[in-house]
Amino acid sequence: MTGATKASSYHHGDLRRAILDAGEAELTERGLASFSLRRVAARVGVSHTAPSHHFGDTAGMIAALAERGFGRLLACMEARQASAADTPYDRLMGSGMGYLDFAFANPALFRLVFGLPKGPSPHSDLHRASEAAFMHLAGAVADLHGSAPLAHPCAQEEVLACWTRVHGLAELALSGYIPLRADDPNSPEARAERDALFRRLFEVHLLRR
Amino acid sequence: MTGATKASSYHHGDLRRAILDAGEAELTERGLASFSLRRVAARVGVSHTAPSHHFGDTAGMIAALAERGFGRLLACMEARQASAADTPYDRLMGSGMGYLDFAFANPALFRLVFGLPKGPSPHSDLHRASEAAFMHLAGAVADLHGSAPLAHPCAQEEVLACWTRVHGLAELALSGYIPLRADDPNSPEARAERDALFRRLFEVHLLRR
DNA sequence: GACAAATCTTTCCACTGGCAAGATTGAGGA
DNA sequence: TCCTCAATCTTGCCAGTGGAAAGATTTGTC
Repeated sequence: MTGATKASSYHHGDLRRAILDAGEAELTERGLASFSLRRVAARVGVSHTAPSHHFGDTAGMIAALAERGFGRLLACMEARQASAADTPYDRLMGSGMGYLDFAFANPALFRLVFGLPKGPSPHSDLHRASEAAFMHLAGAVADLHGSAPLAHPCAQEEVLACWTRVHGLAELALSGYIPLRADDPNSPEARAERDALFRRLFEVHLLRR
Repeated sequence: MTGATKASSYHHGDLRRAILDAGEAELTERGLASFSLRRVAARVGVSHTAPSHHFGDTAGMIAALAERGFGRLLACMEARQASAADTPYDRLMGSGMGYLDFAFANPALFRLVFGLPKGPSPHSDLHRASEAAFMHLAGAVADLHGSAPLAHPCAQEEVLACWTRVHGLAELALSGYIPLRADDPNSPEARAERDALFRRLFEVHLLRR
């Protein structure tokens, strides 16, 4: 329980956050396919229509979870970048490895985040959250060139190249199409294994003949 | 109606195929999130429990759709490869562009196909269908080296590099995170646009500094 | 202290997937 | 030809799900 706890049944105090926590936990335990608003509500101990006041409908709650997910993704990238060797390239690799950390830490949330359409409205919270993650990558690429994010020519496409590579690896690995030996995907061994694979795949350069 | 049509309500004749067709159509029209077995059955004109005899439960039907999807994916890659310029590299690019064709032709089916875990059972139809698609890519990469598929050293990882790149591009583009101008994703303009982007992104090589 | 707004509950409804039991049809054998 | 049996499909039922509507409770504001 957080600070603003209430003993009474009405006016939970921080229901929005509690529901999102519960939703994330349900997502981890049961997956997106069998996601149920009622179970989330029951988990928190409120009626099954309580979430609707905060999120509108199910789609609204999913969007809120996605926004949170983007925040977690960004945090994972920043954390891993911070502990990387102090060269621009290693920091970029660090961001990519943080991306993978996020994907493997909560696969269902990862899929939910990128399963949602970005949407046309550029002012939504989801839009801003995704933009923040993109700008993190753009910054890492810009450091390679020693310029400001997206200032260098071709920078935009280089960012997209990085993003698509790490994203494709994450997706295919989560589905089981990438051979990884380690059992527990959150173990240090598993992390080291996929980090190394990411580094190698990232650099593969097939030449025209 | 196919050849084995029956007028009587019982013993449809080719119900399995009809249900899969209807399922695919429903997927295209309403998406995976609001996929309903009952609507699929109603679309074919049978009772809502008729599919269960052919697919077991919903998961079984989803798996059957995924298997079909892998077949379509392979067909798209082969079609595009066949019409590519006659060099190994262009044929490889052609396969990638066929991959994108499939993703944009039926996004929901694409997501369904790769949303399912590959699973441990190596004898399932789904497993074999995915393996066929993988081997197509492996063949295209092997042609670059002039060797048999996966015979060349590092070939496996080169195949994975190709796969993750095209897959990441497809996923992110479907979610709207890749800027593409064309409106109709199946128009020739849209295809040309993403083909060119794919070629460029595929070749990006960020150097260590 | 009264009133309005925000928050949560109760009740109801349409829809969904799966189970069990029954109806219909086609195939193979006497 | 008729009978039996397995395969195929239907009907009826049930628990679970999301959302709408209306009501109950609490908080904030004047």
